[in-house]
Amino acid sequence: MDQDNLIAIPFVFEQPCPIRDVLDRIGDQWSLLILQVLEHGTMRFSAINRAIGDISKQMLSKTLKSLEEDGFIRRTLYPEVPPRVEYELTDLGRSFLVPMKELIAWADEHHRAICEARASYLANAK
Amino acid sequence: MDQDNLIAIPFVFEQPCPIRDVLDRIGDQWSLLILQVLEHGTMRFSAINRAIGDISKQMLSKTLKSLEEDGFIRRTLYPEVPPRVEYELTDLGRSFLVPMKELIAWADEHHRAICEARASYLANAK
DNA sequence: CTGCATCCTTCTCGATACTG
DNA sequence: CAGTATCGAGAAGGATGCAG
Repeated sequence: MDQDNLIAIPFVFEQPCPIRDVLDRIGDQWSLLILQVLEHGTMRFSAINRAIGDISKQMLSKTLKSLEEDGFIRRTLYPEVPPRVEYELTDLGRSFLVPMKELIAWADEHHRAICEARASYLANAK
Repeated sequence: MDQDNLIAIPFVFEQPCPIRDVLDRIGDQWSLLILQVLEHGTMRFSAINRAIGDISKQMLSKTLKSLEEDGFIRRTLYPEVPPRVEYELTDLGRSFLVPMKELIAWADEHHRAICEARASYLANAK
């Protein structure tokens, strides 16, 4: 009996897939890092830049825009000279960090196991 | 207090940040999808292929290899003719899906809010 | 100070064809 | 059936320079 053909995946094919939509956002290089930095409170563009350290202005700008577009952060422009722009988490952004922190905790807890699995895989590959 | 860990970003040159390490794996196009598919039970290569539908053999092969390397899934080759290969979740893979499901639930719950934020952002941009 | 435009390099991923 | 090899298009991301 070939059960293989009968497999059905419940929701992964619906359009648009919510989890893919979210993963595409925070799965990139910088989004999660920025959200974590902003958890400390409102910060200016260059403060975020310094906090992360090795992000380029371009990527920071682009990522902040994405996060703002998705409602994770709020951007406030103070029309001074020179201009001042502040970023802060929205309620949506903060609520996102709740399940995200569980994933981070899992990663911390199991990182060693993953590394060991990699090492053992490499050893067996020889 | 783990708050210090969140802002300490200059670990880029140290051993891989656990959460980045995990996100790099499941943040790709297919890994999470495959893990979810395998949650239904042990499956053969072509069964996974059919279940996902629009994945190429190459990417499926590559992603399965990555997941196996990281210890999320187990690969069993039955030396028959024609060959049969079965994939299944390991305990590590199953335990990963626990926090992941919370994130998925969050995504389902807030997807509408994100879409609305995007729409409103677009409207304001005009 | 903030942030966009341009250029350029690297990586990703799909299509196709081939092996055991 | 279960992969691997090769190619090419396109996206991601860094560096630099300019604008408001």
